[in-house]
Amino acid sequence: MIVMDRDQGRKPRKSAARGSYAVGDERRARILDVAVEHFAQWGFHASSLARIAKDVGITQGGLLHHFRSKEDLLVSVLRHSDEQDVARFFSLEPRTAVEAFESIVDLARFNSERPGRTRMFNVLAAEAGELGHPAHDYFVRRYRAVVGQIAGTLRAAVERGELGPDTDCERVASEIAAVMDGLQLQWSLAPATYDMPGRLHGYLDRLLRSLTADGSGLPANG
Amino acid sequence: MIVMDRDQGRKPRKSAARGSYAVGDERRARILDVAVEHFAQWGFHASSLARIAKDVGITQGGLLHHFRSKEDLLVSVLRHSDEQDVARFFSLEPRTAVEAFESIVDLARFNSERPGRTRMFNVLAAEAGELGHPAHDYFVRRYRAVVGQIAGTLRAAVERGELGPDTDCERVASEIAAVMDGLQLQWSLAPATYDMPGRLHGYLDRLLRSLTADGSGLPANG
DNA sequence: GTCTATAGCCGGATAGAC
DNA sequence: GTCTATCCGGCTATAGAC
Repeated sequence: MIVMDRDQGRKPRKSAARGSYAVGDERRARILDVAVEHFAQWGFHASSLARIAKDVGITQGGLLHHFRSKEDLLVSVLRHSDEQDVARFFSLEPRTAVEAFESIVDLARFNSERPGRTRMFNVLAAEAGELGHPAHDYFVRRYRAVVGQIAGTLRAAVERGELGPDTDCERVASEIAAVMDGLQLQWSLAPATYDMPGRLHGYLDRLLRSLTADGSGLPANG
Repeated sequence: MIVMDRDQGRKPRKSAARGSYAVGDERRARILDVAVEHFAQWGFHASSLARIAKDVGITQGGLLHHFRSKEDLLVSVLRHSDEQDVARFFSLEPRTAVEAFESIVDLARFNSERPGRTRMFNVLAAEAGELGHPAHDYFVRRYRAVVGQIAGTLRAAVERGELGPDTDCERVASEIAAVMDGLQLQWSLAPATYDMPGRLHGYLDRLLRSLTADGSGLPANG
């Protein structure tokens, strides 16, 4: 979802002769997709390599050819998810606070269209509170990165005079992340009846009004 | 945490002769306390009756004398937790919006003093998004009750003229619940460095200002 | 790259002794 | 009320055939 540890990427294939690697990568990508759904349903501890493999259409042994352990699969899934979102949402810097807030609503809307991945992050972030959880450090760093990135955007807006000079950017950024997570949690329990991006828009609109001198909010269709 | 299904309580003991039942209830209560910590660390699926029993100081067989199954233990833990909170926070109706918001901050402060229970609700609420999870219906109902209760309090404040007449009480109530959950999630990842009730106070203060005509907020020490 | 087979351990639940 | 013993199955990971 946010830029993190970009240098730890999987080592690149040495060659692409005869296209054989592309096939392997497709299988690998399919495993990651299936694993997302399982981690969403079961969390990490209660997910099972055998069940994941069965859903992919291979055996557990076959799966472990691609990922050397369950933990390796988890971190690969998390890194893969982040890479997708970086490409989708953080390739360019927002030029105004309104633009920044609109792209946050965009992200929430995108998240509502991939419930598996969204639920996976809900479950794993909660599980990972435990020290020693395989994704604990990952999520600690992730929230630092997310909050830091939003806070940086807010600070830039303060400097441009769009937001009040007394804005506590770190706190507001952390609050925005909290609202996103909390809305996603309620949405996960009843997705059909809960307009998650709409709720987030409402919150950000009110937030923006209270942070600007003239009380202007967020346009209706972010 | 909130009034729910009060009629489903465990059937009362038939007698209290010679005080033997009190001893049994103490053991039962101890199991519930330990189970909270385990569900917090592992969620439901990955918790183990044998490990819980070991922490209590009995065997798995002994535990299953008190709770006939793992699922029975889960629902007992959830009901027990709600009963505690009802007694603690919802025995009397708040008389003003400020009082209501202050009691929500109180609840957050109390939650920060019992990290196990708080984390348990984080993890289980996320897990329970899955249809068929043993606590799915429980959490769906729970959020309905929580949001409904807060919304009712807000509506009363609107009628007293404390909040603007255009306040969307349901949406605001749902947002408050979301902020509480989201803040708890971040706090769980780094409890020592995160002033969770303080953050919530800051949010509710700004929220109150934007909902009142005169822009008055929340006193400093809710 | 995927399979089968297997090791070694842990899971929930039941039965029955004390 | 707690124990031991046991059933049956699932778990991760490894080894080696193809």
